[in-house]
Amino acid sequence: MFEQFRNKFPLSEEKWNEYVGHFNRIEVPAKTTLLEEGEISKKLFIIEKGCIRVWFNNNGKDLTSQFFFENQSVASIESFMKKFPSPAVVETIEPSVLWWIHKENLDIIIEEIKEIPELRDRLIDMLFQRTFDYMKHFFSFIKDSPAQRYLSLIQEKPQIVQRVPQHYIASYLGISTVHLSRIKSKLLQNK
Amino acid sequence: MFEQFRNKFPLSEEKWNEYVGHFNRIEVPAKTTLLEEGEISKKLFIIEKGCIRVWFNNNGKDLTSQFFFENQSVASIESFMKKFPSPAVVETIEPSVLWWIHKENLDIIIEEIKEIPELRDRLIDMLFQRTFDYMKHFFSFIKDSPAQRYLSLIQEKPQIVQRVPQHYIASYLGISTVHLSRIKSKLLQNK
DNA sequence: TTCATTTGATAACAAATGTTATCGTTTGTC
DNA sequence: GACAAACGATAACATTTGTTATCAAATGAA
Repeated sequence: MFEQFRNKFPLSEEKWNEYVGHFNRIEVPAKTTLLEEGEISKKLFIIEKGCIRVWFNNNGKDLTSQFFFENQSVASIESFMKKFPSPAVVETIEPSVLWWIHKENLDIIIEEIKEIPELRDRLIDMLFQRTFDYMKHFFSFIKDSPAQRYLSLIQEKPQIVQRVPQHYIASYLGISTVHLSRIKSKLLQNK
Repeated sequence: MFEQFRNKFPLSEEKWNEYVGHFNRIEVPAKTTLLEEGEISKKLFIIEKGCIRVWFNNNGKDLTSQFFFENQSVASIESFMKKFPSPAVVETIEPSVLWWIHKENLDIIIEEIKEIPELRDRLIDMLFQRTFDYMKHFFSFIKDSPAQRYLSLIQEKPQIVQRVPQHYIASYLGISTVHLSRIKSKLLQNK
């Protein structure tokens, strides 16, 4: 699982092995809750196989914030970073193989990494990138119609459309399942 | 202008003066364009007095992204960081007094600051905070009605409601000016 | 296989929001 | 002060989107 990342980190063999040694492998069925609403997030997950959804309970209604697939890392980021009770639920969509690391161990790794200029700058770039991604997603909500957002999703994140049940996609796009159905049928007509 | 920030930065008197010396003061009338669409952002502004709006031209329609007031720093962040042509326009709303610094000078300052652990961590925290703010703004678009978003705006950013013309607020909330008018009149009725 | 559950499509109707047009008020400029 | 431009409210109508209900197809568990 971790070999593919090995050459991306200028670390000694010992450090690398120490860091990797903090990860634990688990296999879980579909619809497994990895983090409950109100819980304080203490684990960061990396997906070896499968698919995870992060969502919010908004007055009983599903509000999907993000989907994650193979090789991505997942946490309820605000809860994980600041030890808040998580407003988000993290759960698997498909049966999944995951690796997790405890926050305490990751914090130590991050502190150490910050002293390596190359990795420190990478961390900062990552944070910038994340902000840009959010900005982009955010603006598509203001400027694009739901139909346009759905088309962008097909273009830019085909994995989501292919692997995720449609009602989760509707909740991700911020529209009702009925409306998403209408959009799809209209797209078919215009072909 | 800068004295108020002096004690927040553990810098020698020389460094401090060197950094502050890179800033230039200007006074501009209302509706001055500070950065045009398509231009590459090379200046970061700090507002001494006045109010700035960052907006996008979406097929001829105003899409306001953010408002800035006294003591805040402003740039078309993605253009400034990555030297892209800016999709955003930066312009004053009120007559303003501004300080600007050239990107080349700021880059040097940031590189130097990264070597000071305290300031480096502050930079990283800032980036996290910015991401959280975007997440929050983003979710309010999915989960709240325009009326609720307007009420939150009054609560959380009263400055905007007080100082900014209403059609810019509508464009910031992602609704038509007519709809914002309706929301306001409905709120008055229910009092 | 069989049955229950999940998923997705569709119709009918209701509510929210946008568009266009008009008018009065405020603001800024000369 | 006088005029033009900007701003904001409102009405009438069109469009988009949500809600509820129903049904069919796909999926999963026994």
